[in-house]
Amino acid sequence: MFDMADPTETPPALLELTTYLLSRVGKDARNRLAELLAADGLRLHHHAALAALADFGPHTQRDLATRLRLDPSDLAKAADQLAAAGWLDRTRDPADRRRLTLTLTPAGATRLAELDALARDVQDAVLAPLTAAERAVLHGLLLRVHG
Amino acid sequence: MFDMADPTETPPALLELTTYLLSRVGKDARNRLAELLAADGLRLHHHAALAALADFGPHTQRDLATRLRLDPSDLAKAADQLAAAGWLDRTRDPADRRRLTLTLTPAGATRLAELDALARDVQDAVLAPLTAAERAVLHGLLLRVHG
DNA sequence: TCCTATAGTGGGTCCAGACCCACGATTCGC
DNA sequence: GCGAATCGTGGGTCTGGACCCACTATAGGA
Repeated sequence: MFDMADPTETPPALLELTTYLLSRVGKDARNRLAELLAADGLRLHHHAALAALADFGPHTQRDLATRLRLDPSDLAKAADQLAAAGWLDRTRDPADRRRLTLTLTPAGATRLAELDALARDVQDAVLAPLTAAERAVLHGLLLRVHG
Repeated sequence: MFDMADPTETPPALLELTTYLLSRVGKDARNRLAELLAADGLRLHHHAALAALADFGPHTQRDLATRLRLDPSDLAKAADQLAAAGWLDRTRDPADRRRLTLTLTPAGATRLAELDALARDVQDAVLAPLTAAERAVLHGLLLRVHG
């Protein structure tokens, strides 16, 4: 019926779907980075949390959970680990003693830089088939789609 | 420090990562389609299985599992449901009675067309911000990355 | 002051995806 | 023909993600 030479070939009907490619490539990138982070006992949302604190400054746990679209309970657990590792400070807000303010520590900033480098490595590997110009185009399009 | 106007804004450091956008957009597309399929009790690999049978003709269960990068055991379960619904025939290969040959039924082809339409709808929604020309560019780049 | 609402947290549930092992049936190499 | 390999399959496990509830501590309004 077709050229069955390669028995692992993906159905053309799927390859025609941009969303199929999107989810396949995206999942691959995600998995690669997740695996690298797992070696250090970290997950992707740990990286996101550190990045958010670096980019926007200190957050209440509630606020950070909202920003990262995480359940407050789950974020509490993540913050636990990050604080235990010394990447962030968790201080009780004196104005409202229910609140905990999360602040990136210098050590956390250093760690974040390492994680960013890791993410760049994965990105270079995933986008290897593209030229720099093509990567820029891809990035621009994805930004529009994401927005 | 920044414009904190929108407390749900994603950290710029992450938006700069193409792989971050890729996995976020991809997961979104995946979830949307998965949700639609779930209404009919189907999963994404059901769609993939039907598409593979349509594009490449009948397969042994083993071969189909290999092509879809699924565990043979998991594919057996999926084939069960598809056969029960009448979308495919499962016949014992007379030449090797261990093998089961999966063949798309006419009803299955019809169903597949419906699923494809569903996938196109999701794609239109996800890629709404892009023009047709831009979508073509995006598709081409993703094909290169995927290959 | 008392009542209600909110922040954080511990301890769960539920689901999908990926995997894996053991087994019966069958085939194939020798 | 017999032992080794292979196909399908039932019945698991393990992981991550998303979610949810109950509870304590605290704050704030009437």
